[in-house]
Amino acid sequence: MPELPEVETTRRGVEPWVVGRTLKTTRTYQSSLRWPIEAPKALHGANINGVYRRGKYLLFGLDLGDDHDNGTLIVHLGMSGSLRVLAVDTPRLKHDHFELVVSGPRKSKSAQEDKLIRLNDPRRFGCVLYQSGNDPKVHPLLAHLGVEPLGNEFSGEYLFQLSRRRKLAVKNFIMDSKIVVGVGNIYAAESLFQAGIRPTVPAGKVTRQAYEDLSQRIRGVLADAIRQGGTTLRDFVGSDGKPGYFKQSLYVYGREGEPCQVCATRLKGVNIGNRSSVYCPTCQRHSSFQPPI
DNA sequence: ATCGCCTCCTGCGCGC
DNA sequence: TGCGCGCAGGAGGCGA
Repeated sequence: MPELPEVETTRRGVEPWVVGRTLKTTRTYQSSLRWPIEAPKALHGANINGVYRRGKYLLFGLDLGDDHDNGTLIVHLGMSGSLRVLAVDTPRLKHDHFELVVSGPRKSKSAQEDKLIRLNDPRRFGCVLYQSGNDPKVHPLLAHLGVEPLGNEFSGEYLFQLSRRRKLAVKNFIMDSKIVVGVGNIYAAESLFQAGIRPTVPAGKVTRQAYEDLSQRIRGVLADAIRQGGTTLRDFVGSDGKPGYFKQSLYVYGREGEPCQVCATRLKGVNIGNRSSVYCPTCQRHSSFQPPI
């Protein structure tokens, strides 16, 4: 999937095509994603007031009119999902499971200017759910999420405090969405490399100063990836159908056995909590502050 | 409370 | 060329 940069890339791509427009209808072709798709008919005709992101969830804010509750369509791209903006007559492809039909620009009367926001998800680990009311954060999937890594609450001190006495590997710790959202396998590996922290070190052993650096590296790597339209390994495309270009910036992810770009040591692969991980045994020696780059 | 493991699903690349 | 196997960007849920 789509980690945070890919979801944000998608959000930015979709936003100009839907905000202020009418959600004419929704169409479900294959309801059985991670959970059955929720897209009640009552949403048809709603005004889309914004497209937001919380962690890796995309949130379509809907105004249903005076007599109704507002609501939010919650979309997660799972591991292989993408959302694309398409012309209304675009033929469906395999694994196209769901779409929004949104009206064209306000001044236009032409149905041809309507657009589809279409979800394609080969592995069907994604979801489309609905939360009524003005505050989507009450949804059980959103209610207990940790802080946004690009927001003000995220810091080295925050990571340091929450990690005391915790024994799980620091890589798993920063991938825990109850701690901080949006850091998946790729960006966890990259930020730990940049901070010179070995991914297997228990979270509780990492020093305050190392967390300070790590928090900055996480911000940096996510922001850079957003700038490059995300990382495309196989499936991911932005809402315009184009891949992301961050893959070329990766130091360790997917490079097991290759020489480290900093010190030429052979990069080592390990399994941490059922996820593959790659690190440099030389550059990532410590749980204290000693960044290689 | 915390942690590690399993699971959902399809597709692809690899080795034989 | 074809097959079977292992692995893949997430993350909820469960049992220990």
